[in-house]
Amino acid sequence: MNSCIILLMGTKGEKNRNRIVSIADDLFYKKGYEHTSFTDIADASGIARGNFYYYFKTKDDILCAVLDKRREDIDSMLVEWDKKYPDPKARLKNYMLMLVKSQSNIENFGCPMGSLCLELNKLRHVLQHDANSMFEVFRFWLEKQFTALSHKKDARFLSMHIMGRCQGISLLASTSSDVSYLNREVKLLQQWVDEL
Amino acid sequence: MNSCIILLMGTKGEKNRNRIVSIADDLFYKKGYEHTSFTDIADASGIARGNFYYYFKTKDDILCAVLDKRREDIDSMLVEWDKKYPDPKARLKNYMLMLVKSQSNIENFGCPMGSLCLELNKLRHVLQHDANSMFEVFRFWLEKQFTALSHKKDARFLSMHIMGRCQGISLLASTSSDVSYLNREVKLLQQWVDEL
DNA sequence: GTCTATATACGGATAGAC
DNA sequence: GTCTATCCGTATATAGAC
Repeated sequence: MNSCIILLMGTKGEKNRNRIVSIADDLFYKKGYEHTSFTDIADASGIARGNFYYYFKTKDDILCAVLDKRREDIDSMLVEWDKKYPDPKARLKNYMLMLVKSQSNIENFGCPMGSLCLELNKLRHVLQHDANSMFEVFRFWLEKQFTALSHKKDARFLSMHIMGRCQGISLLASTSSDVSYLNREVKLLQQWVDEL
Repeated sequence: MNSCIILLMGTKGEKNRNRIVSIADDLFYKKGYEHTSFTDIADASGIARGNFYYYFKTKDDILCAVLDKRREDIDSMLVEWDKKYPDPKARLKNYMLMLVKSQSNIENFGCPMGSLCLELNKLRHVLQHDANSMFEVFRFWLEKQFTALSHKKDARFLSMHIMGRCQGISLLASTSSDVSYLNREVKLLQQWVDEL
């Protein structure tokens, strides 16, 4: 069933369903997918353990819903950005600014996207490619910006380069106690955009 | 007990102990720490499950031994490099070449160091800082090279920058199906070293 | 739709014979 | 040092009353 349809229904059941997905999303990020149990989600949401199976057949189904939600969230965020920043360079800089805005989460748990993908890839999880496709959503959008900046030929590599840089910053920030590192790297990246 | 002493003993027991650590090291990398069970290590090593507790009191003890081993392995690898490459730039380039040499593992499982640290950080594991200290081993060595290249003032940031770049490349390579990306990024990094 | 009780499997860990 | 049998906790998942 499509999530758009679900949102339109607005029944109490779907409100609970959305609540489970939101809480699971957060816990999968902060504790990891495997380490998050139904009990954890139940405790955090106030919904009884056994009740989950009314909404989801398996834990993987919850993950699937979380991944759908994440892709939708990214999509609507990018639409927002397009409205707010008409300039491609400003858009790119805003992409990097995410790191600064969510600095404390990143230092504690890494990047929500990168860390989940890495975990699912190691588990050889059925949904690993679903998770990896979150990166594609960003990549398509980034490619548009680079193309607008007359870098059409290199748009794909430049997009991956930026995403890679941000992933590296996230990971190193989460393993290091150096508080200045992340900000300094983001400044470097923004400068890189200016010089494009 | 110090691992050096253990190696000197050379009894059958210590041979088995080292075997457990090696197999666990590999499995922690490829499956993740939490997802690796005693049964997995038993199957891969041919040593009976219940036998592990003769060598290690807990699973965390195995992890501790794995982390010790990894730090020692890194250490001796860096000593090797210092012997083999007298030029600091050549050393730095060799650091990046690791990505190319272990490309297929990286594409499947990410960086052994980064992915384990990320997992343990999310678990809020007692040994998370032990794991993170693997990065320090590399950082100290990198700082020496940058200092030798007259970048003493920026040695720390440059070292973290390089490690971050490599982490980002590893992560993106593991989530993407783009085969050329990793090699292109490494070339870019090597060029960056040349221009230092 | 919600809740309790429970089935089933597997995880780490222990005891004790050999 | 090695192996088997087993404990105990917790995980996902199910059945069924309400």
